[in-house]
Amino acid sequence: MTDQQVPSTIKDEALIVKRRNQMIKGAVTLFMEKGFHKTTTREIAKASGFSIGTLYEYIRKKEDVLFLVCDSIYQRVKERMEASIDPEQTTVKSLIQAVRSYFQLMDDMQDEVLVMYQEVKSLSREAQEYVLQKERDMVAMLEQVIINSLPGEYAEAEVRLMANNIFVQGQMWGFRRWILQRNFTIKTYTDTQIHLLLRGLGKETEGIIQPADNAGHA
Amino acid sequence: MTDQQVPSTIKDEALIVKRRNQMIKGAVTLFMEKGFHKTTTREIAKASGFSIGTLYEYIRKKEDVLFLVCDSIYQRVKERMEASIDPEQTTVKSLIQAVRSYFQLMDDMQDEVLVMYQEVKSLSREAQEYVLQKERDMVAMLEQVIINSLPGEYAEAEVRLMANNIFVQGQMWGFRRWILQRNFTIKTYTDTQIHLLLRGLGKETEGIIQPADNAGHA
DNA sequence: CGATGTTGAGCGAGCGTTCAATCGTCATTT
DNA sequence: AAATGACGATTGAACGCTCGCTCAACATCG
Repeated sequence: MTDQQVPSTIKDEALIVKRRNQMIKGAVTLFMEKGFHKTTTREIAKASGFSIGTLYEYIRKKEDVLFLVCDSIYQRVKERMEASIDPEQTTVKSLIQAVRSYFQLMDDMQDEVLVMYQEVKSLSREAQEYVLQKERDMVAMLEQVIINSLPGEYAEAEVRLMANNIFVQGQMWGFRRWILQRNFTIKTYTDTQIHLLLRGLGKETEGIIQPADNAGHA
Repeated sequence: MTDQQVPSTIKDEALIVKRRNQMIKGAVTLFMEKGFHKTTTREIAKASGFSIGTLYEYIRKKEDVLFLVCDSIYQRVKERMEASIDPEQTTVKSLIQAVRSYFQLMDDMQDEVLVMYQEVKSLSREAQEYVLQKERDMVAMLEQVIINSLPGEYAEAEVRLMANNIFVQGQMWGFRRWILQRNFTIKTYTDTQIHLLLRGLGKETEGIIQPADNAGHA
């Protein structure tokens, strides 16, 4: 699919895909080093292996590059998640496995995820909405795994929050690397998070915890 | 304290403080609306109530404004945390209370925290280091509360991770508001998080969970 | 009238974007 | 086989504008 979101003057569809992949690859590195705003269109062109003029045959505005980058990253993350997680499994073990492979994924792609995280806000409102939908889908996947693994044990709101927690804890491994990766490897991080997830504090909960079976609107 | 980090040509110390507070107040709003990079120095000056020339009597570079803003926000958050949390308490109840007041704080200051979070990366390496130290301090506070509330029950690594989780869950309320605040109020969010924190999944943990008493380097 | 603080027009660099010129390829004509 | 021309793709010099930053002139006050 040649992102309809970003039209091009070029006719050759295969070429568009090829050139855009060059762009994305070059741009990610640059965005990682200096951020979107401090990166020049000329730099992007050079890193992509063609000239500034050519760049503008494949995009309209600089922001289009950012969109292509974010979209591509989200897409890859989503695909790898779909490939490694089977939401039809129904054991706690499979939940654990899902968390493990998700965390591993976030470790593999931490640079990309970090870039995405820091720059999506520079996208236009619509582009953000478009890209964020993929995020919702991923959280929903985690939700589904939880529901299937622990049927009937948790309120809807709890499950939703758990899914969000896991999702963010994965990203956190990347965007708080400066502190976490001094204390953990991805393996020990994963193990410890799973440990906390399963055990909780498990004591003296009487009277302190509210029912928490709420799902109302704000 | 007149941030030594950002020198000024003005002699009157009290005036510096006053003008900088004007700057910070105006800038936060602008950064929130359009982000640091898309905000003009002229806009900052106008929002602060003085001219572009005056602005540059109180800072050297545009980035100084960002530093002042981030520093001020971190400072306020840290102060409010110190005021509302007593790390000497030794009950689970006091841990809960600490989480409650921290989450409430993050709700009160979500706009500021969001700005900070999205823009710190635009600071210079040193400025980031300086500001991040405050973050470390805050996480350490949470760590201390946990240690005192649950003495001897958790490995060092677990406590550290728990503190980081709570810290991030607080921020998450702000930076994932577009999804969380459709499903929760700050009250239900807090209750549910505490619920999950205390209970865990609490079942079938045998053979799945590793010891997780690790604290090695990456 | 010095000293301190304020002003905003103006400078100049840098950047996003354009487009006339050029290249490469291949079907058509001679 | 060579010449022609049409078409799609590529190039980078050039344009115009924005924006960070300066500074000579001015205001205020003791």
